[in-house]
Amino acid sequence: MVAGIVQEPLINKGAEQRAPVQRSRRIRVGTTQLESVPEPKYWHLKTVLAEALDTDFAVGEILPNERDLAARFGVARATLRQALEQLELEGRLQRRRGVGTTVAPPRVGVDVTTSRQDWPGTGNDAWQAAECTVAVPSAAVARLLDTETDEEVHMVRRLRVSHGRPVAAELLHVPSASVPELPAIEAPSGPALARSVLRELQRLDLEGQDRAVELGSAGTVDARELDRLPGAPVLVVTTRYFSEGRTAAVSVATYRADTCRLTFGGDVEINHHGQQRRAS
Amino acid sequence: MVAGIVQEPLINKGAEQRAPVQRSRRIRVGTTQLESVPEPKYWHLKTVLAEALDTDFAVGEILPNERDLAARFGVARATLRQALEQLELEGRLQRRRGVGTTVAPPRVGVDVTTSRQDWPGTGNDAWQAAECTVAVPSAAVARLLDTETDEEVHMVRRLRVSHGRPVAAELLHVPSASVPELPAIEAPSGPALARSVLRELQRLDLEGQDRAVELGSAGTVDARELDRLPGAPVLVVTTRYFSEGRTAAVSVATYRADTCRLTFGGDVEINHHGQQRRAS
DNA sequence: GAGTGGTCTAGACCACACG
DNA sequence: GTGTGGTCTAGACCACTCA
Repeated sequence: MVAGIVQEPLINKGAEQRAPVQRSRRIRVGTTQLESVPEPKYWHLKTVLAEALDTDFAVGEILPNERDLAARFGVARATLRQALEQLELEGRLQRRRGVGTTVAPPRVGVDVTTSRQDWPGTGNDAWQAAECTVAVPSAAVARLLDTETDEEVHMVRRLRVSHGRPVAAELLHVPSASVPELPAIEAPSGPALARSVLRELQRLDLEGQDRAVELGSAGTVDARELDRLPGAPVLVVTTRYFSEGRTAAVSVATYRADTCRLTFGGDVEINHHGQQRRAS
Repeated sequence: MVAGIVQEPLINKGAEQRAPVQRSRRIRVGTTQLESVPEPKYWHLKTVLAEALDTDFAVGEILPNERDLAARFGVARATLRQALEQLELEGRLQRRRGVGTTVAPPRVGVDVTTSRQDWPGTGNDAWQAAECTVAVPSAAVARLLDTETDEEVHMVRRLRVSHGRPVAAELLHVPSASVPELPAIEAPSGPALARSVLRELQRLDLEGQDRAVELGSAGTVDARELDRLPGAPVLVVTTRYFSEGRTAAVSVATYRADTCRLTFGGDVEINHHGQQRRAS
């Protein structure tokens, strides 16, 4: 369909070959234009690489380095990188500085619904409380909480681990009004305090939840906890917990977009600790 | 906190100034390293620009062009573009070739739950059926549908519009087994056929749904329908519809990640045709 | 035609992991 | 130290929009 894609040598892991990518050029027929889209090189490259990944590579396998690949395809390294970035965004590649580029395993399905609507921290919900501080939330969160813009709230940091890898970092915002008994307790530090806040929260009647998902990029702290570079794409899940007619808590959880597929709904399709193997 | 950010001139929409960005350098104290992170220029730039957007620009306003901005901050255009890309990914900017870069309005909240669990195409669900073809689905979809890998299914293309803008493109996969009566009808073409398939589908008892969200990049056709360039980031919502103990249909909807915030749960926070204005 | 963002190049240096 | 991916530069040309 597209012009002349030289695809025969594919990648040829070892050999030094040259498989110049040709972008499809516009072809005008009379005055109407068909196939007028000059596909960018990096787009073609991405397609070619994606096919190669399907056919010639196993999960975990290391690709040739960027300089080699670029030379092999006859493009500048920046162009090749644009293709690799796309593939990484789609969860097909994993790149690590100082190490190399590997074929990523299929995305992990992580359930984002608490079986029955439930408070965070109830039972074994795969989250581990890590820290608790008191600070003024961002304007956006303050709006959701209906607190004053300079009012301090408890902030519980939690980490979600799946298959041994960190998949999400959460910041749970709890206004003091939601945990009135807490100050009475002599405040312990760090994780213990975090657990106290969660325990107090669970004493309230949970009347409902609210959830939103959007694309974001990891901040410096989230990135470190998720073992990614700052700016890495994340899926931001914002959950509001309602109790006694008001918003009792707001959770902002950032999931690694490259490795995660968020699942909703009763019977989940893969996982639930199921093996989910699909190695080639 | 960080080294010396020259932030005084901010952007100064008209004037020609130079505000070189300085990256924070590592500072070693004895042998332990504090502040060791040499923040990338583009990261700093992004932060500075984000603040400028908050304080000095209104929604819809046009930014200076990339060459000007790059010169003003004393960086190469590629570096500036890296910062802009991040901001666009976060939904704060909108860039259009041949036009310019504008400040994006806040993301639109689009509800991804059909109030009561319901078939697609029921009532006014903001989707407009556009097309219907018969083809072999991708391997991934075939696996979800439990069909043979070479079995053809009906593919209904629909477009979702919100606030006058296309926000999502859907491909609904319906195996023939789910619409047994359909062949009897003399097949009309395009939109009419699409509506027929939806109508037939709605005759089944819907037993449940299943939903997953992940990050993807727009293919050529989706990109065109969403008025974006190929490769644009999208939130892919995969929905399975269950009936009579099997998967009766699978919907793959791609939402513009830059302009959309997917909402779940009963009472939505913004929108529902509510104005949701926040122009400054 | 002028001006915009999008693509591409050929280099350079840096931070990091690992032997 | 060596090799990897990450950042950055200074240019060039292209595709698109709009007056």
